[in-house]
Amino acid sequence: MPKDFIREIIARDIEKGVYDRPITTRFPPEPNGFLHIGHAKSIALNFGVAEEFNGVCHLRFDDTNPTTEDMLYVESIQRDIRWLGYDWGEHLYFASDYYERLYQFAETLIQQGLAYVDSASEEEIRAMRGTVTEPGQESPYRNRSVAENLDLFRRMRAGEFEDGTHVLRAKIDMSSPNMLLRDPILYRIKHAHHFRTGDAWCIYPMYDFAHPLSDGIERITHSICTLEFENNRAIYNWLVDHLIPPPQPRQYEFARLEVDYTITSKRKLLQLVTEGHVSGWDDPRMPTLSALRRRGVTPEAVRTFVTRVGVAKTNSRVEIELFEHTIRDDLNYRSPRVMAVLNPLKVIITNYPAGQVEELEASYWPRDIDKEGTRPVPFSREIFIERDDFSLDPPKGFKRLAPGRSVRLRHGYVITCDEAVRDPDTGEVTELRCSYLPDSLGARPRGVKVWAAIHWVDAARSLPAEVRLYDRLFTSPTPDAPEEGKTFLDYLNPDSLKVIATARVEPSVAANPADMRYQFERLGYFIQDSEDSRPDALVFNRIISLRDSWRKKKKQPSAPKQPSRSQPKSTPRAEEPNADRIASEARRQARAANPDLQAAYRKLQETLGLSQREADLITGDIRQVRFFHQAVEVYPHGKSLANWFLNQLLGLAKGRPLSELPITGAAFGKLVKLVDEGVISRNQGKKVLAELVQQGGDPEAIIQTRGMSQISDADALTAVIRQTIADNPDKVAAYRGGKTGLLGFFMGQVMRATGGKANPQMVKKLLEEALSA
RNA sequence: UGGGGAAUAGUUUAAUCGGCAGAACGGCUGACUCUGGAUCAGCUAGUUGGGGUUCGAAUCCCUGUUCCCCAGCCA
Repeated sequence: MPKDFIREIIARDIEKGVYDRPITTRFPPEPNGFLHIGHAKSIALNFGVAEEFNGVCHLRFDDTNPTTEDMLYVESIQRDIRWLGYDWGEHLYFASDYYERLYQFAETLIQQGLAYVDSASEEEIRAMRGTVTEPGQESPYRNRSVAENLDLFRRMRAGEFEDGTHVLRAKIDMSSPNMLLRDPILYRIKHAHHFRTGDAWCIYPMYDFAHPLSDGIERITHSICTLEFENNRAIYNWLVDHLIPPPQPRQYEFARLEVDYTITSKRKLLQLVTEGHVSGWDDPRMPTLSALRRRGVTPEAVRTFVTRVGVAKTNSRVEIELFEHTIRDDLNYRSPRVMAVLNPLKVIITNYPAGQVEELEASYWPRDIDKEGTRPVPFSREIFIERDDFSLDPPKGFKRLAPGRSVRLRHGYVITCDEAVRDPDTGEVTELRCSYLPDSLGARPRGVKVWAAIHWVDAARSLPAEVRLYDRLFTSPTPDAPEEGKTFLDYLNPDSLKVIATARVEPSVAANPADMRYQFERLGYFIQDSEDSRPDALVFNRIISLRDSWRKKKKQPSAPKQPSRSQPKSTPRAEEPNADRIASEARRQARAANPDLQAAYRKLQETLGLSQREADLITGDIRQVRFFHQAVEVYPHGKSLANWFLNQLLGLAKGRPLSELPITGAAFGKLVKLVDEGVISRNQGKKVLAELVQQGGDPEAIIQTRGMSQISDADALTAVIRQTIADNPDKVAAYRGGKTGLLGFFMGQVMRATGGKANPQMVKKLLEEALSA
């Protein structure tokens, strides 16, 4: 199981027994568009996590906006999820099913004085919301009585008001630095027809209201969404903590999947369709799941891809090569090989009897794939080969057919090119005259250099087919970040679709099911187009080409791809002190306002020998100073105390003020003293400190109950070191071979063996001696 | 500019207590080959900058920088 931060959180919650129910997740699409590859990641995460932890995953349609949603999308979304291989069982839900309960929640909020009806206009509300730097102002309607709010809200529901005349808002904080907490709108009036509830409602809940409460209704445990909802978590918790009994669902955010050379914006996808840049939502060049399905990509490949990408919180953009590799890897094992020629060049086998036809038995699978099965391939005097596989004047490195050269016809004979017939006017090669070696079938001919094996089809017996070659839809890896003055449409790849009308396919495919995926040898993976292919007019989609190191080599002179998207490594220094010096500035002001602090600031420097910086960091807060002074009384070594204080204690405190922690200044001073005296090692000291921060107490007592001490006896340490060296001969060899980074490994081993009691300075010295011996 | 997030090879991502920076994709060699595919072997390349603590820092402390999200009655 791939471990990511979400799964770690869930595992920890299970261990701690946080939830009284199985792990419950949900995939919550809004039914207003088609699912794309980015959704696949979310689906795989939510359904995958539920499966792994023996939980359940709900499918919930977040249909709270009647003007954009449609049943058509509900159906396509379900089809796509099923195609991916996931099943929500009986857990199919709609936010619209909860409208009545959500409404009751809203009334509860009103009754608790936590929500009010605002009758300001949209523009007024916007203006009063403030900006990111300025606080908002409270609406004049904010302090309406509960009774008035209830009455108004009920009349909103009853349809007494026009759109936009009233909204229901949560009463939170108009000056919150989080814009979303400035009295978020909970309900708006929309006299619109909903595709499921019809005209039953004319007020509709907002996402920020409906989502957390729907999660609560369904008893979701982990509500996983994408990064842009991080700010919404505050409202989520506010609502759930007020209205849902514990243990409440909690929201976690991960980075959405972005892929090079594609877009996933619903609006832009729609634009591609409506403006006819593609043939539809399922045009095989689209990133939608329906397009991927039509193109022939398997659901397994999609799942493998999205899992390999991983789950993290970094905004990222995956190279499309990883997806392509995953598709090939998946298809390689599952696709039988057949032959097809895209751009035919006729070859006459001059020494093969006219009218004779031979059925060659050809394996569907290459040697390295452990599968069996063959099909007959007809061979006669006239065949087609790929035009690219012949060169009149072969360039260096060309390994295929050329005048005078011999190649093997895959699964067939070795042929030699005797003559290239050319059009007298254009000079174009129109036909090849070759001779075959009758005893070369399944055998290596002697005395003939065979340059390669090439694919071919019988001229008369092969089937005509149309083949569609797809390439990336865009020429830029980031079409959604266009240069100044351009749009994503400017990056449309004019060659993203190439239709080859002249292709020929070996006849065996006619007998196979139409949805079978093949590898056309040396060309790529193909499948019949589910919309346009017919038995008498075959149409194949290229799912993905094969890797082609020959083509890559030909393009060699072009610079190796290196368009680094990361920022330049070294950025010009901005030495101006105008930068955010907030924290240090705040400390300075605190000292200016409080003479005690100012005195301490000087004293720490003058009598205890701290640097200005250290003194500054400690003296921003009077309680902190008191704590430090208590420590100094026990152990007047200021420098040591400051190091421990700043580098260890503040880390452990994780931003909490010291006065809220059970640790006392005296205990802290005592601990530092014990470490400095060598009674315990630094690492042990850190463990003790952690415990003090957690539970308080006396350092000496902790040391005693933990049985801590420090081993500084050279003989004892040498014995441990000798054992460690004996146990790790390979590491020792590597160390002596120059991998000196392994010293840390040995240190770790010795520390572990001694339960952390070894004196590290001594161990280091002894280890170095022992290892260099 | 307030708040909320994130920075590890070209890309995506690992790293138990502070103890070997590991993998995949890509790129480059080579081996093998009746697919210029696959496979195999090898190489390449990294902790956002600067300071500090420590025997030892991706990890702890300080201080910079860059990027993303938020001012819809969308989700």
